[in-house]
Amino acid sequence: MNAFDVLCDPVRRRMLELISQREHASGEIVKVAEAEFGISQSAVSQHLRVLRDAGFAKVRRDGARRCYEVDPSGFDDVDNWLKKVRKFWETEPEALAIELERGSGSV
Amino acid sequence: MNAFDVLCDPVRRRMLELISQREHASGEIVKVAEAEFGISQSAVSQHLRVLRDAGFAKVRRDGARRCYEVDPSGFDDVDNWLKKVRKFWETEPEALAIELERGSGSV
DNA sequence: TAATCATATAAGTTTTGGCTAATATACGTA
DNA sequence: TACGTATATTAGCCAAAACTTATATGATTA
Repeated sequence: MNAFDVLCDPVRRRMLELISQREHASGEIVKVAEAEFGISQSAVSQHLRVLRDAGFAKVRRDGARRCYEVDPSGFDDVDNWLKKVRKFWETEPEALAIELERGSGSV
Repeated sequence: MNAFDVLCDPVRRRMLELISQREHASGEIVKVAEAEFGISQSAVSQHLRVLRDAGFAKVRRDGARRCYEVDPSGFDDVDNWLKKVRKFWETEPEALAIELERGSGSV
């Protein structure tokens, strides 16, 4: 699943909000997701796996618990894409010409 | 459909890449999408509608043609959300404390 | 006006992703 | 070791969204 697909889901975005503030144990996230979205522990665990696999979250074992924190690297693809499409409308014409000259243009 | 859902789809992202460079007529986009994704004119038109409805694209009539260009406002929600989650891990602790003090924190 | 081109819309089908329920795994404790 | 707690995985179901085919709308041209 690519970076954009990951961010599509409102539950996953909420989870990222949580773990971006501080480390959260899986169980803590389950409580929030259950309260706010009415979904099960299983659903949360599956979402956490998606976040891990796509490089948006790192896990640390703490006994029986798993503590999640944000892994910024997951955002790289999103950042790069946004930067790419923005280059063409948010850059001064001359600067854009130079960018393209240097071969960093996407077309 | 919210901003993240819009960017989920690879066809729509490709379309945004195209119209971010310069205005494109619907027909031009159809040709690219057909070549790169093997989808029909109808599918493209439906994607264009999504982009319009979500504020990612503006249309201009040119006779029988419709010319599309990027509408940056569609990106606002994405930008704001990214900024929000980033605040917590990319800000100096003191600066973050001040931010929260000012009531701009998300929790 | 008829025919054609460019694009949009509608209806119906297929695919994908997210969910639940059930089960497995791993740790902690009596 | 046995049991309870915390989390992950599997299988199968369902809904949303993306697609195709067919059709409608509007502009251009003969």
